[in-house]
Amino acid sequence: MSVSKLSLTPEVVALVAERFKALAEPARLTILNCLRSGELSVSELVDESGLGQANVSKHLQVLHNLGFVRRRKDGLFVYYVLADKSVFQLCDVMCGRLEAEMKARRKLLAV
Amino acid sequence: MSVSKLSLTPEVVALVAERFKALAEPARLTILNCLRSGELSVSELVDESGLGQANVSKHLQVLHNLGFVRRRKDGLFVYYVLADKSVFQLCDVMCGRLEAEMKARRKLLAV
DNA sequence: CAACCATATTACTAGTCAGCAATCTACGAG
DNA sequence: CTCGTAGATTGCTGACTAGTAATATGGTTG
Repeated sequence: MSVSKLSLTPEVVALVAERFKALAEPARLTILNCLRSGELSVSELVDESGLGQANVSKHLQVLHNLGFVRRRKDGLFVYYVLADKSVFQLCDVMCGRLEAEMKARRKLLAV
Repeated sequence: MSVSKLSLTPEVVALVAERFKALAEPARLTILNCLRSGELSVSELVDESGLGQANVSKHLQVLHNLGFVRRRKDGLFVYYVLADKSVFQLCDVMCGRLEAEMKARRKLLAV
């Protein structure tokens, strides 16, 4: 729908690529998906994702630096939330591509 | 809008991540952007993008394997086109995130 | 046929990064 | 203050990959 007003200088391209890279990691996608239902602390994310603590913490820094999640500190705990729902727009489009691809592949095999 | 019907098994997550990874590269985003105006041969892409020939060829294989571009052979030349416009939906959403982020940063600096 | 051209592939190097273990920091409880 | 816990940070290693030069493939021309 809305075409961005940003001109695609190499710098902007690099920034966009950097953001796609954040989503190019199964571990980070898993974390974002865990957060889909709402706010979670780091240790809850460790439990739900099955990833190691240091690993989750590092991935969260990446997601936070790029604005995908927000942070809230409460005593010993740090809670993370999705910054907005555009992450799911992105994943939905990508999943749509995947489904179309698999459907096309099935059609080929059916011949 | 449309929520995918795919369940997010680790396998599906890996496939989605793999597709985001294809977009996580300035060179590939540049190539896709060159193709925005229409079909181009490899050597035209080399000229427009400023990348090396082997490099462009390799990136095109990646984009082709993941269904982002289609290929058409004509004599000595091979022409590539965007498979569909969902790439731009993805980039537009990402650029929207970027703009919002920069606007927020400007607001912070203005204080 | 041989020479030539566009594209693909291969082999290599340098840089990046996920995962993990160990450590550090900050906070709360007793 | 001391101990324990949650989370962040650091150092390391193994795996992956972008870029490039050299070469291979496949098609066209003379």
